[in-house]
Amino acid sequence: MDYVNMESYLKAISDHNRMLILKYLSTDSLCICEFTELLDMTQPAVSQHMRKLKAAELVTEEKRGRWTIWSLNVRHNLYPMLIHLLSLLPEPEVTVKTLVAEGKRVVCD
Amino acid sequence: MDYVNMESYLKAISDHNRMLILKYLSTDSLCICEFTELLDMTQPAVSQHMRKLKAAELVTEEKRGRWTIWSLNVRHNLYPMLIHLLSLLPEPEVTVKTLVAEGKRVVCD
DNA sequence: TGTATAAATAAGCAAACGCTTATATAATGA
DNA sequence: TCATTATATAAGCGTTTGCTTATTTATACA
Repeated sequence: MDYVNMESYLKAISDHNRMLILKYLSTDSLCICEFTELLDMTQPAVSQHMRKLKAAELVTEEKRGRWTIWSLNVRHNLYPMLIHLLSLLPEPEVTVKTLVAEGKRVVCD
Repeated sequence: MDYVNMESYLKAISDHNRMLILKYLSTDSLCICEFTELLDMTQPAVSQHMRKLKAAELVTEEKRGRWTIWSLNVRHNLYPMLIHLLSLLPEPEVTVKTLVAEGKRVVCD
């Protein structure tokens, strides 16, 4: 890995909202509309964060009906380090369980 | 470590010139004027990078006569991870050995 | 069909970034 | 004391970032 690649990778994770997104993705696969609830953020803002994470190959996406399901890219070289970093961060107050309790968890099959 | 701290830390290392600085520091303690040679960068530019690294507690400084000697902060929680990251990066073309060969290595005692 | 929902994209804007040049501060040594 | 050297700081400038609102694209379903 060269300096430019490393810079792109680190820049992609150097944002507290994107770290939150990655923290959520470390336990669940989620879609944009769920993140807007979890992060209390507008849909375009979330969408643009996902685009950055995708560009750095940190996440993968899968179309499912009208939803796009996002997951961590477990194949990335730095995936183990990322998991370690995320483990140092506290659990967010709003959790996926909150979504389920509010009936906002997306179920697509 | 909370999300804000982690963001500051990662932002501090998310720059290819600062990664180069850290790479150099992983094997030698150096002063600003040596970095201007190693990175082919102006003195204020280097000085401002060191200020950012210091603010994130990645480096420590020690005054020695008219020089300020900079070192990696080996006491930082994420120091082992930093060393691992730096180990993934290639050795720079211009090395401290080059400085020595050109008689530009600073010796202060 | 037509309407609702999910997501992407575009344009605009304030703030932060990385650099520049100019200047200030501080220590050295003739 | 005065010139030199090392570093820090200040102001300015073009680019990037993270958001906003508005719009577009695409899928689902009554």
